[in-house]
Amino acid sequence: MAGVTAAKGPKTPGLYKALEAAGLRSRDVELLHRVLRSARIAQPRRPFREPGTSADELLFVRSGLLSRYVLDSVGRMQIVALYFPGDFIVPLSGLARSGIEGVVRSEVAVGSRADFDAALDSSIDLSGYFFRLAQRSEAISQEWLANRAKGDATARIAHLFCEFALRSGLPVDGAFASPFKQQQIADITCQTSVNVNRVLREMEQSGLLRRENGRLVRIDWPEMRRAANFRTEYLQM
Amino acid sequence: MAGVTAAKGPKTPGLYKALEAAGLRSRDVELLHRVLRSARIAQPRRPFREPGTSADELLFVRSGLLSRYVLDSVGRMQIVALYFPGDFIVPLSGLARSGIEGVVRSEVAVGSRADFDAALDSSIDLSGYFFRLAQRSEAISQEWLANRAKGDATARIAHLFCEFALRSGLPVDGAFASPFKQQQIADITCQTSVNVNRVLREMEQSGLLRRENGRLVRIDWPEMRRAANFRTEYLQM
DNA sequence: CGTCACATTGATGTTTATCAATCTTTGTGG
DNA sequence: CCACAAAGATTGATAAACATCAATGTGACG
Repeated sequence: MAGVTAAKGPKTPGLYKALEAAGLRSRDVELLHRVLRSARIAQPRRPFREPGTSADELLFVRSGLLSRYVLDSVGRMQIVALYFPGDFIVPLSGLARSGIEGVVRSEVAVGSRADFDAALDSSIDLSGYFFRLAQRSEAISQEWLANRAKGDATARIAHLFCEFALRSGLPVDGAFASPFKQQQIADITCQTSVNVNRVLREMEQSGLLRRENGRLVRIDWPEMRRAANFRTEYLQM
Repeated sequence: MAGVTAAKGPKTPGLYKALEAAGLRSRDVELLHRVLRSARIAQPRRPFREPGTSADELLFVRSGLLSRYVLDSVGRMQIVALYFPGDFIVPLSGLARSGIEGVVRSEVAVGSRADFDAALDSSIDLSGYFFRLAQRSEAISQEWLANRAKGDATARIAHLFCEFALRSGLPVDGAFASPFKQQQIADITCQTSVNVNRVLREMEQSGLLRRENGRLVRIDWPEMRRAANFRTEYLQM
C-alpha cells in the first residue's frame, strides 16, 4: 500500500495521558495500549486504507492528520471525516465503502478488531467511552451535513478552519498554519480547487484571513466564526 | 410543545422482540423497557423537541417516522437524520443544536437520561449495543455527506427513496407510498421544494417512478439504485 | 535549470435558487 | 354535502453560485 510504511521512533505516551484526562481510568488506557500492538506511517495524500478493503483494524492517531473519504462513480474524492491526534478510528465489520488517507504525514497506532472487541467486552467503562466517542463523531458528521447543505462556499471553508483550529487545540487567537492543499479543502468542502482558490482570495480581500506565499498566516477568528455560523457545542464530550 | 401529546393505546412489544433479534438479550431488552417509562405522540411537521433545548431524554420510535433537523441563520431547515420504528434517539448532555420533529404522526417512548445511563452502566452488552448503533448512525451520516456532496438533485432524491425503502423494511420490488411532502424531500436533500417538484417530474418522465394524484405509486428500483449510486453495506449492523 | 506539483486566472456553461403566479387537494365548519 | 380556507403542488422567468475547461504563473527541489 503506497501510503503505509512501518513507523519508527518512540511511542507518544503523552496522548495516552490525554485519554485519562478525557475520563478513562489508567487501567482502561493500559488495555487500549495493549490492543495497539503495531504502528505505521500514513503518507500525505496517499491511501492508507483503500475503499472496498477490510476495515478490520482499530487505528489511533498519534500525530498528523487523517481523512476518511469516499470516491464517487467518477472517482472524485469526498472527505467525510477528519481524525486528529488522540482520535480513534474504530473497526467495522465487512468491507468499507470509505478509505483512510493521510492529510499530512501521520503516525498511526494499529490494533486488531478481535483485540479491540475483547477489550470492550472486558471493561464497561471502555464500552461507554467508545459509545460516547461514536456519538461525538455522529454529531460532527451531522454538523458537517448542516453546514455543507446550507452554507455557501465561504461558510463551508470558514467552518473547516474553525473546526480545525478547535480540534487541533490551537490557541484561538494565535497564528494559523493550514495543513491543507487547496485541493484537499475542495474535497472536504464539496467544491473544486478552482473555486477554493477564488474564495480564499475573496476571504483575504475582505480581511477574514491573511496569506504569505500562499500560506495562511493570520485569521480574524470572530469574523470567521460568524461567516461559518460556527458553534462549539457539537465538539464537546 | 406543539408537536407533542400524550400517547394512548397499548405498547408495541413486537418492536422489543425486534431488539432481541438484533442481538440483545431479553434481560437487556427488559432493562430498556423499564427505562422507557412514558410515551408521547409526535405530530407531523411539528417540533417534538426544539433546537436549543435540553436533549436529556432517550427516545424510542414505536411507529411513524422522525427527523433530526438544524435551522440555519435564516431559519431554513436542514434534516440531518431520520429515525424509523425501532430506532433509538440517544440523550445528549447540554443543549442540542438540533431539534426533533415528526415527519408523520409517530408514537415515541421516552426515558430519562439518568435511567438510560444507569442501564448502560449495569450491562456491558447494552453498552456495546449502543456503541454499535452509534457507529451505524455515523456511517449513515457519512453516506449522506458523500451523496449530498457529489450527487446531483436526482441522485440525492433517489438515494433518499432507496434508504427509506430499505430502512422501513419495504419489499424492494413492491408498491411504494412516500410519506414525504415535497418540502420535506427538499429539507432532506438540500434543495428547494420548487426544484424537487421539477426533478420528480423528470424522474417520472424518464420512467424512474410513477405517480397518481401526486402520490408515488411505483418505482423502478434497479434504475433508482443506479441513479443514487446506492450501496446497502452502510446500513448493515 | 528543468520538471513537477500546486496555485492562479479568465471564459463559458449548467445547475439550482429565487421570485411570483396559478392550480389542486385536503380539511373544516355550517 | 357544500363552501371556503389552508396547505401543498406546479409552472415560468430570472439570477446567482459554482463547475468546467483551458492556460499560465510560481516555488521547491533534484
